[in-house]
Amino acid sequence: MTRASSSPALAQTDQRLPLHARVKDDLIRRVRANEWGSTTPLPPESALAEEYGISVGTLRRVLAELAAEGLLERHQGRGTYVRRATFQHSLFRFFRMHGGTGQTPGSRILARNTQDAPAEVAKALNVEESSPVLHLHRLRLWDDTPFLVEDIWLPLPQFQPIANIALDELGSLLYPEYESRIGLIIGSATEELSVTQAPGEQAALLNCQAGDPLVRINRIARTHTGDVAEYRESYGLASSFRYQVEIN
Amino acid sequence: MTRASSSPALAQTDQRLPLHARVKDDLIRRVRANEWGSTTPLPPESALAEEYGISVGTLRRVLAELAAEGLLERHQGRGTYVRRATFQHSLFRFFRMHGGTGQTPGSRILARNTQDAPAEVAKALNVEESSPVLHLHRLRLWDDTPFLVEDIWLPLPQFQPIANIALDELGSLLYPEYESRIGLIIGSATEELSVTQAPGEQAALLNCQAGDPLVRINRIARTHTGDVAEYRESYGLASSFRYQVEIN
DNA sequence: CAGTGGTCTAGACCACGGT
DNA sequence: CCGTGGTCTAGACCACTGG
Repeated sequence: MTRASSSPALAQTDQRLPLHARVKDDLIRRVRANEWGSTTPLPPESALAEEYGISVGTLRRVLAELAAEGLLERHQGRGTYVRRATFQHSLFRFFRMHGGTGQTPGSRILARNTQDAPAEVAKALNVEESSPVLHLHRLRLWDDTPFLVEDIWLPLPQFQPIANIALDELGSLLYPEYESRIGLIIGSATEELSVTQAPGEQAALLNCQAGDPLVRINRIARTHTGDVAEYRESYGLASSFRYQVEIN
Repeated sequence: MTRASSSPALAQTDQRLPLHARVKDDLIRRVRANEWGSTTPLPPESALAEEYGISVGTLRRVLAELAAEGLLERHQGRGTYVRRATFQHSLFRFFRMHGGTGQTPGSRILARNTQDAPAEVAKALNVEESSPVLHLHRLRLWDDTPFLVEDIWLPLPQFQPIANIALDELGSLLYPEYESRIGLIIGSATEELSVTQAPGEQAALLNCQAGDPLVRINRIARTHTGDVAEYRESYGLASSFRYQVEIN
């Protein structure tokens, strides 16, 4: 049996690429387009292979790669599922809290207002300068001790629901709120670390001297489709900063 | 043809593990044992598959995994090679030099002496406290401007050749020197970042004020077999520190 | 040109999860 | 028990490298 043309699903991919690469690109596209939620499994290998008109072995190779890259989760006997990002604890990769048996991370929103996006924020959010954005000023606590000051900017009107609800209804983690109230799922983020000196306001909040060194983390968070959804600047005490890297 | 027992090479591996895992473990062992240098290729797929008594497809899967993990390099038409770590530029991942078109990284050794290992160094190098170690004090330059102060400790007598040669014979990169003069190849490293304040000596060398914030990088470098070969503390100006992370 | 790794197929059998 | 993914095989053909 000769296969005159490839599967319709692959029509838009670069014909010069090997089959497995084209199938991989298309599967990534479909995952990003939310074709399968994180609770419904992808079709079984045999069905997907037939759909693409390729052998099961080739399809398996693609799924294995996507699982290795963290986009999918595979479970023998259960199926293949889209994996949701879980970087709730990313800040705790950077800051080591000393002691504290009752480890209770907390969050207190100090201010919430609407602003015209400053140049830096507009650039990060990829919106027009001076377009309206929602600004949150937040303190994060460890065992009731403040260890991080955050400024968060969100594009409007997309995030209007976050601007409207009562402050005490917002949980201590924001990303689940985005998901439940706006249906927006954060899929990836880029963080840039640098060292600055504490201005007076931050120093007061963090219980340190003005001019003490702080670690600044600038985070640009994106949806699965790559659209920027949030820009965040976090400041923490440099003295509690500790980060480990493996090099190979 | 029935295969009553597995290949002799796999005798020592856990029989309950799948074939591909056992072959992988054995290949890692052989690479670590330096069975192939970085210039001679591994045997071709067909030969290795026959040696292990497995099919080419299974062997290919193992080699692909090892290549993805960075242990091997594969080149169509040329062969499969052991990959040498190349983290010469790791420090430049952390520090962004401003300007400077004539980009000339340099190195000046300020001191070389033999010490009894201090507690911290002994612990990092995994040797007895107060056992003899070689200590190097070094300044690293960018466009003739110092940007990094380093203290390096090496276990003796293993590194005696580095202690004996003339200082001006040491190149600006140390790892190639270890390889050519001692036959020791650095395979991986762990780095830990933290922020400190500049003591007077470092401040003078880096052209800053005592008490200015510095980024400290503690590196423990290992051979392919996992033995600690070097402990290094590097200090750089926090103002030129910048590091980017992707989260998924 | 010979030899290498890269792609792709078609199938057998096993191990696990849930009904 | 059925359906899922996991393991493993045997082989055809292609694409690249080097002499």
